[in-house]
Amino acid sequence: MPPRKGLSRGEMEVARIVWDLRQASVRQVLEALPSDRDIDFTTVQTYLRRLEEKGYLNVRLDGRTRIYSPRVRPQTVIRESVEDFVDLLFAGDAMPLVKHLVEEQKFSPEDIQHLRQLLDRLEGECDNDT
Amino acid sequence: MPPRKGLSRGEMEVARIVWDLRQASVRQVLEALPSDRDIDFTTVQTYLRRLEEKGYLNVRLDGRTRIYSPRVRPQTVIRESVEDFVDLLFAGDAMPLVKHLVEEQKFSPEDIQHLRQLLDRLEGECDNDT
DNA sequence: CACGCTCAAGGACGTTTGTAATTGAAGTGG
DNA sequence: CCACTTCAATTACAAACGTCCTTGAGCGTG
Repeated sequence: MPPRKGLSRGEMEVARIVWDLRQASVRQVLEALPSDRDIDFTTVQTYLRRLEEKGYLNVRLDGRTRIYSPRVRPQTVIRESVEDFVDLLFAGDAMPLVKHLVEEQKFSPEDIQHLRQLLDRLEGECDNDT
Repeated sequence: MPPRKGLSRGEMEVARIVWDLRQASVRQVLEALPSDRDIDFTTVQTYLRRLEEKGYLNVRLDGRTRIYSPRVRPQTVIRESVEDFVDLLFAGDAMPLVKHLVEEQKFSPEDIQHLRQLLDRLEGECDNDT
């Protein structure tokens, strides 16, 4: 049912960089990767090519250089990935994941406050829904 | 740095069942799979074998049947998987994921209340920490 | 212009994953 | 006890992944 094939780990890694840069050549992506990420130019090339094949990126030519740009919004990819992940690990029920995150990750008091506000807002919307 | 190899999608699927059943033969896992999950007996067999090879499951013989049981606690695997996922999609920052989940998933008012209590509890612990 | 040098494109290769066909042992009815 | 069925173990294999090697085009310099 998902319209696109899923992204592998490496593909996601470079896709995130293209999202950040809004558009990028192979070399630009390579340079944007964390310096401790020791990876070959051609490996990045392959990821970009596959991302384009899978429909996640657009490509245009600038001289003899391919410039890649997003074709699917990150929001969409993130939504699909999260859904997938929740299905896989928690049988589709997101609550345990939220609880896990809130319990395990040490959020700052500011974050917690932020979350509380988010919950308030949500509850308000619920009222309006019904 | 992770002591174990990661689990693939299919492996996770059957691992979750073994966790539920606490111990299971190939056939028991097969039967515990959702009925719409059309998968061969031998495929399940392969997943279980690989899980054992990777150190996630123990195995003992009951007659000529292999009985698999957890070797690593689900809690541990879940923690590792979530961490992995957050790294991959959100550069290690869990907040965006929590926000995404709270915003996208339609939680019931009860769930929201529940979460609020969880936040309260956490804040209390923070105070004690410092 | 010829010789390297840089860099992009495409092909290549070993491993992992998803899935099943094949082989082989145990039980069962005539 | 032999043909048949049943079910588990092993082997197999194509697709996806992570990674890089190879080839070839453009460019600078003696």
